Amino acid sequence: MTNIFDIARLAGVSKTTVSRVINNRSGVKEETRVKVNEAIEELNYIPNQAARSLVSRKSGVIGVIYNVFNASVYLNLANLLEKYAAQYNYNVVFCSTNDDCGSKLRYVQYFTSGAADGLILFGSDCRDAEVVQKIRDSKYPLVVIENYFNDIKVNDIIIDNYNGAKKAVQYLIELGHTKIAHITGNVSHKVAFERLSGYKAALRENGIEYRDEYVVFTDAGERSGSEAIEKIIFLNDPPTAVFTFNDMQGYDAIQKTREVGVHVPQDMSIIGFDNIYEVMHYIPSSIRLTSMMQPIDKIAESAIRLIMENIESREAEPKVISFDTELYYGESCSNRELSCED
Amino acid sequence: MTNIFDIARLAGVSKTTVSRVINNRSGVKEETRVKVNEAIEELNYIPNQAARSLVSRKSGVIGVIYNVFNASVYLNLANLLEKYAAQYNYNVVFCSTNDDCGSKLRYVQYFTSGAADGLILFGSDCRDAEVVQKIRDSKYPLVVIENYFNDIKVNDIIIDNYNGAKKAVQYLIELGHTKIAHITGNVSHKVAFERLSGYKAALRENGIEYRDEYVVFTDAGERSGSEAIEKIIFLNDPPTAVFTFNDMQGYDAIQKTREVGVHVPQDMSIIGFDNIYEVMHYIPSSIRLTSMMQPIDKIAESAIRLIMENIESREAEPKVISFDTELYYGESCSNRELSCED
DNA sequence: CTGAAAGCGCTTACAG
DNA sequence: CTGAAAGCGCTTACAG
Repeated sequence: MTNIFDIARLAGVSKTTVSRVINNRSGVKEETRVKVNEAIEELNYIPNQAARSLVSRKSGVIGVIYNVFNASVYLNLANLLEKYAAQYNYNVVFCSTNDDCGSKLRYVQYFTSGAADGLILFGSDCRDAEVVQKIRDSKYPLVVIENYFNDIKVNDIIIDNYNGAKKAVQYLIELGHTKIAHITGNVSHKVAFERLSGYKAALRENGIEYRDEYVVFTDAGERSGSEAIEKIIFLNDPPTAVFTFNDMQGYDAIQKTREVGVHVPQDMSIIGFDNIYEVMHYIPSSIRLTSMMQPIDKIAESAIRLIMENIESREAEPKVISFDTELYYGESCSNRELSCED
Repeated sequence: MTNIFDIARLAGVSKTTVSRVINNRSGVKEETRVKVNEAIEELNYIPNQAARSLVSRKSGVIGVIYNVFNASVYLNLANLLEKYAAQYNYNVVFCSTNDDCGSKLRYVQYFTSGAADGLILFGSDCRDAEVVQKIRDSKYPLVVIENYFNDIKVNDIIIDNYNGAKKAVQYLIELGHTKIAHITGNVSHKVAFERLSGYKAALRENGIEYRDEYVVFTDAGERSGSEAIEKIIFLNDPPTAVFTFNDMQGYDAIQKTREVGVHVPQDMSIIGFDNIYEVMHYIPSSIRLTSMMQPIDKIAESAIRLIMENIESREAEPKVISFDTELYYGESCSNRELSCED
């Protein structure tokens, strides 16, 4: 490997001067700069990253740890994080822990020990509390997106799942529905729990009774939407509307209704959460799901801004930034009066 | 930041001994080892990554550069790469260039200059030829998946797109179809070009005339499947079967046929490429697309194996590993005799 | 405008 | 079994 000394020798200057050129410092004679750059070009020299980080205590990298890469709206987030970080001349590297805690610890150590200047945790797990607490204690710059801990003070970007869910159900009620089901996510996670809570609150505030048989608990896994909706459709007194934990379940459910001859939205209104339609690369259904939309772009922008602030000053107080979701009007919900004739 | 010297002092030993303990070297008295570990625990010490890489010339990281993260079968690849690398005690970090060449160069420099011991390029672009050539010249360990260059000798993992496409069309022919259309990808990319070539070859070998109006050129972008199939459906003499560049187009096309009242597979058989069904987190269509399946698991396994070999010995000759695709029987193709009555 | 020297936090022969 | 010393490839005061 050619190093800074080789360049210095070839250009007939000192290492110091080469360093100055590399880092675009002012105060180098134009002539010298040219000579150095020629040498760099000729030897195909790239400064050693490890050495630079060691001395400058900066890596120019933001690390992002995903619990698992999955094909949802959050993939788009990755591209956006990259985009915003580039504006600060920062690289972003991602890794997936494949849902393995040991793997997560390995990556956290890797990043915090100098490979990155800051860390964004995405999709944290209740099992991560200890790790998060440790990073926090060390004052290492950290931003958590969709935090699952209430009790740890960290930079946190969240969306208002509770009110989002409430708005979704409220919308169904305004359409005249009173028999409204909910297909949950994994309620041991905060996100799913809050969406369930929002669902309950909307019913309560509108004087609608909560019915156990209208709430199907799932882990939000594959096919959970279709499996859950089957249980609901064949109830003696089936609901006329369903609020699903997320869009994947929503589309999955629509698919299943089609198979069993139930028409959306005429027979059954369905509303989802996340609004993944835009990020799909093909039409996921002929019916576009009505859904609560997350402001992914803003989330990415503020995650990067927060982490940069925290890199600038490690003493900055942790901030919690909450975003509202917005109702996206798709084609999967209809007015109950118009559609049902009982 | 606490460093190795702090630990040495607290444990009452030398830095050398601490280093030995950190790296699990033999020849340290058990008693000493315990003392050192206690000190490490107490001070919450994590060895500085940059310093370690600098001296050991190893980072323990494999870098993966994606052109862009998108929600296809290749996302799954990311998780699998992580899994296989973990078996070698290697971390994998991913980054996306958002289709920006400048960004790609930045990441290549970052990784090759010490941040990673090897690089996997995924979704390389014809514009990348120069970069790839440069990495290759420097003997830096490199594996390219789905290479777009014929003329550069690098470690390359490819799937046999030509024969895969041929098999797909052959299958349609065996079903009795003779009017077979093709919706292409971006044929300036090798992948799409080869699938088109395979399509042509299958027709030729079966004495079926190539018809210009049956081939719709697209860039494989969003909605390209539905847009293309519309052009085909309304031809005076429409085809009875379509081979699409990829599954997203295939599903997109199915969706469109439904909207215009054409039934798949009765009126129109559709076969795709990639078989993304398994990686979708919801049912993408009530009709499961027949498709050419890529052996993603094997691709990931051999990408990691190749890069590790190359890290061990930089002088290893570049290898090209080609995988065959396999026909997955879905529900979107039918026998022409049974379905059409003209 | 330029260079000699110190130091970042480790690991690795080498010596004992 | 343990430690002193050199060195990895840079950057950063400091001096001129």
